[in-house]
Amino acid sequence: MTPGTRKRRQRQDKVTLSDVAQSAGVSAITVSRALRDPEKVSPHLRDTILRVVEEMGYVPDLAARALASKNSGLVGVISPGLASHVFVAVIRGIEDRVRSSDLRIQYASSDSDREDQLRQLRFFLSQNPAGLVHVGQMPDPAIDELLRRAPCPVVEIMDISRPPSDMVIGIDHRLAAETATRHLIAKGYRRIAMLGNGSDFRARRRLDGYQAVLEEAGLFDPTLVLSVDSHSSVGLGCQLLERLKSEHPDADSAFCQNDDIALGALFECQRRGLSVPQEFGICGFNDLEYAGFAFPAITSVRVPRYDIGYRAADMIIRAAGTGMPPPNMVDLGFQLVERGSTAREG
Amino acid sequence: MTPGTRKRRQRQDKVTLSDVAQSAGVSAITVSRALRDPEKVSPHLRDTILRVVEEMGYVPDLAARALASKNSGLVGVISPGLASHVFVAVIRGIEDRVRSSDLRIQYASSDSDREDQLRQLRFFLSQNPAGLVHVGQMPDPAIDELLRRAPCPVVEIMDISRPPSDMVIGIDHRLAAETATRHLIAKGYRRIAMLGNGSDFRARRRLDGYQAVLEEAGLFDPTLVLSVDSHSSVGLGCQLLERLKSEHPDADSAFCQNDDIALGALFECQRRGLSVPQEFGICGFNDLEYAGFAFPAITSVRVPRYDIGYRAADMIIRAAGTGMPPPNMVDLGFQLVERGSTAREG
DNA sequence: CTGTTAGCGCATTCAC
DNA sequence: GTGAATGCGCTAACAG
Repeated sequence: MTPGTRKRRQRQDKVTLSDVAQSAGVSAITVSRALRDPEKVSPHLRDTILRVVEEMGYVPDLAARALASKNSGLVGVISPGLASHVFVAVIRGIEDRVRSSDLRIQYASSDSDREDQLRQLRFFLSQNPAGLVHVGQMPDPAIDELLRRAPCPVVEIMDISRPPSDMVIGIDHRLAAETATRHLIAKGYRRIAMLGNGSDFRARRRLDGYQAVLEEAGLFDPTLVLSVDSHSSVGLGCQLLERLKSEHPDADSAFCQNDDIALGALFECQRRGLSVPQEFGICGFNDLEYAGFAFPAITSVRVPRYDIGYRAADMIIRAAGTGMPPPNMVDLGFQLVERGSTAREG
Repeated sequence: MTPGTRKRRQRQDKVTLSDVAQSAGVSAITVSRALRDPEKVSPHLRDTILRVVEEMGYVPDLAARALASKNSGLVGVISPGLASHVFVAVIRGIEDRVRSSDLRIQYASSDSDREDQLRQLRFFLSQNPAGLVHVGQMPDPAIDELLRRAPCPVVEIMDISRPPSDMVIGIDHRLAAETATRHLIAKGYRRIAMLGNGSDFRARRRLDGYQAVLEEAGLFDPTLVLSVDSHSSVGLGCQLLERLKSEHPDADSAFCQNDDIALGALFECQRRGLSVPQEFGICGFNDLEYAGFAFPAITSVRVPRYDIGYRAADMIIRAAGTGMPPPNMVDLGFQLVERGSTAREG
């Protein structure tokens, strides 16, 4: 294909509803109905119309539709770092629930800074969305305000610690961290570090839970908390474990802010010939797919990510419908999955 | 917050441009200009207007704007399994390039089946998109047709083996696989398996490259190709390695369709006490972040995913602009990154 | 079951 | 630098 032959088509050739109507010998509204509500048009006409639509390559204009009907059918999902491993399952859940409805999901990836989140949020609000799913990063008054005033159902997902603008579904990250930390103590670990990136408030909640449990046990040592403000990654896990062992050779375990960090820590232990779980115990967070397949398999906290997505979409749909409104706060709970990386004889 | 106090706001309270105009004592069009083109409004008026906009909480209606201006400013990105590790960097690239423009990105996650892909595609086409980025799964005439007739620039990304409907950017997956396979041969491996999920055409192209090189070397054995039609995952990597070693104890290495599979294979080797790279060599694909941090680090083929995203967005922007149109095919090349998992003395 | 009328909220075009 | 008229493409509400 040479450049010369490439299309530079504009929309001058756009086929409209009236074009189709004219061509089919009916009125525009009938075509509109044949498309959206086929039952309401006589079979014969319907067939003719649909054939003409096909022939002319008619594509409905959603902007016009949204404007006329005040109903965009669009559900916006906004997440900082949309494409993270953690979010994969959430998206699958959302899509699965929405498939049987006539809603459409569109995702936007916000930066982690609040300006960008506000931008993305405003963009969706400008589209008369039928619903909004929001993953918060840091509590922010301006964002809260926008969510509260949104003229559509809004579900905030992942953590349930804050009262929602409208609805919220997720787990209690602090409680989850407490459980994980208790597990490490029960397994006989005493110098328990916290490794992770501390950029969002869920991480902060996990840190709180970790700290509370260790303080209660008289084991808390703030210098064992190694947190950086970068993206979480396996490389970061390696780096943090390295720093930990050089600063605190006696550290005997780590609660990692997520499984990436945990995996990195595991690799670094292997590199150093540190046996896991005997000499060093590792507990991750999220229970990503690979946690169960690592060697040794990584103990982690399973977060019902798929369900969070599925139910969030369900809440939007139910809130928009006329039936019983959904609850405005749902705690889906978590589950500590004990595996080899902490399977030390207490 | 009790259910009774929850908002069930509809858009009855929507503030329009004319509301703002009236309140500010100007005409609607002036408000419109103050918002989109502040330079064209006198400073004094502008300030007044922006203040009123703020006070009244005016939110522009993009549907109306798109309808009136025939310009939605929306770029759609459609990818099967949007939220895969592989796509993270692509998204970052796209976002980075687009940030300085007035375009907006929205992502849609298609199922792997073609019906769903067509649905998503049509949905975007219905929105008068300013551009479209498409990740193909399997070549499909209906999809090609839609892309070709799209009234906007379209960039197909990832693989460049097929002539694009409009533009394409990516790498040659077949060539990349050939390079990886040659590397394994050069390292002295002879019974080289192929492990992976073979669901999309890029995987197919990699398989072709693998096969061609091995045939040329007289080493090809079709029974060493273990491919399943499920999602790629670390668990799958474990499983495939297990099957491979039970069916072919003499297999001495594997070219994995991606790094997840490679990581799984590595874990499984560790579990079996099979030393990598001495007794078994592993080469992955994509060079995900963790590949370099595994123990041993995993040899992989680096795909310039960030650049693919960045340049794809750039091509959309340039194609829409009036300057020199972008090339319609860009090969960004790949790079074999040799690491420990194949570092055997030849 | 089908058509007519009107208008969604905004931007373009042309005046001033 | 500002405003008035007009219509984008479609659908709600009514009429027949």
